[in-house]
Amino acid sequence: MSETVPNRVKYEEKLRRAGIRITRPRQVILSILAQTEDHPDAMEIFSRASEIDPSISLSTVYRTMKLLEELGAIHRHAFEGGRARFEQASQHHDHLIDIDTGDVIEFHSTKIEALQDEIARSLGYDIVHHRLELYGRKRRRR
Amino acid sequence: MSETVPNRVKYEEKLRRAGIRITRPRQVILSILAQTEDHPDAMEIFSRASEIDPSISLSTVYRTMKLLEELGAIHRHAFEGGRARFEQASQHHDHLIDIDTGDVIEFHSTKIEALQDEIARSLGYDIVHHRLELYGRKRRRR
DNA sequence: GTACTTGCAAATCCTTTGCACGTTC
DNA sequence: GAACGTGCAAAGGATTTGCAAGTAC
Repeated sequence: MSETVPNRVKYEEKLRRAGIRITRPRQVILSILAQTEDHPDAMEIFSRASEIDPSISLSTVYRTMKLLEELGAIHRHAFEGGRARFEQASQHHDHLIDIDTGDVIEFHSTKIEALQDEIARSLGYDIVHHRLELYGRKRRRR
Repeated sequence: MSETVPNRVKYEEKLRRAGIRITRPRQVILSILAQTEDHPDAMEIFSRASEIDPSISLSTVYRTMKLLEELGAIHRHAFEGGRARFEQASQHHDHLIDIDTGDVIEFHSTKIEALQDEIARSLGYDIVHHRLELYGRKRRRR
């Protein structure tokens, strides 16, 4: 809210440039995504949007997610267990999911990616994309 | 079919030991899994089973998959795009999926796993399991 | 014979879609 | 005001489940 250039505005410009209309529901959803630090699913985005404008429908949330995904503005993740979860597109990273709480921690390892490339190459493939998810439990200190 | 100890038999023993009945549908499904080299989904297993015994239902396939999964006899994978795919449990490995054909190539990297552990540890977590999938395209020789 | 299994149809869950009405540009 | 977007309800696809009938042990 105190950013110099709010993410929401960046999103809106991206949409405008793509010739897409900035409607009321989209503004609301965009502002939610812009403020979000976590990896909410469609239902969660819908709930948060409903608080701002109760007339917004779940369909619109899904449609907007799809739109933003196609524009490359967000990423869709299919972590284990049910619903897809979304996050703003940014630098590539992988995820560590807390199996007890569902919390998601982002990380990135250049070394692992180099090894992945090496493996794919040795199998005669080029990697188009990959998915690396660690499912873990917080270590209890003793 | 010419193995000394068919996998199907190993499965059946595992079931028997768990106090589970060896029924006709289960025999059929087990024999399919035992012979399979690929990573079929429930529908595919159902089709193959239907050729042997047309009375087998898709529900039974799903129920049997769940059963075998709980016994640790097979692994369920949720690769991108739709249905879950299954494979016999064996040594741990990861997967390279051909995005054009859906073919699955198995690989394993001790180095990558060591790095994963290191990352999780540094974040204060113990890895319970992980998922590493490379999605790639066959390199065209030129 | 009893408890476990099955097939079938119906139910779930998440996500997408058809359609008539609203709204941006 | 034309084209695009929306809400609603219904449709979809994958998987699960309730139930009465069937079967392994």
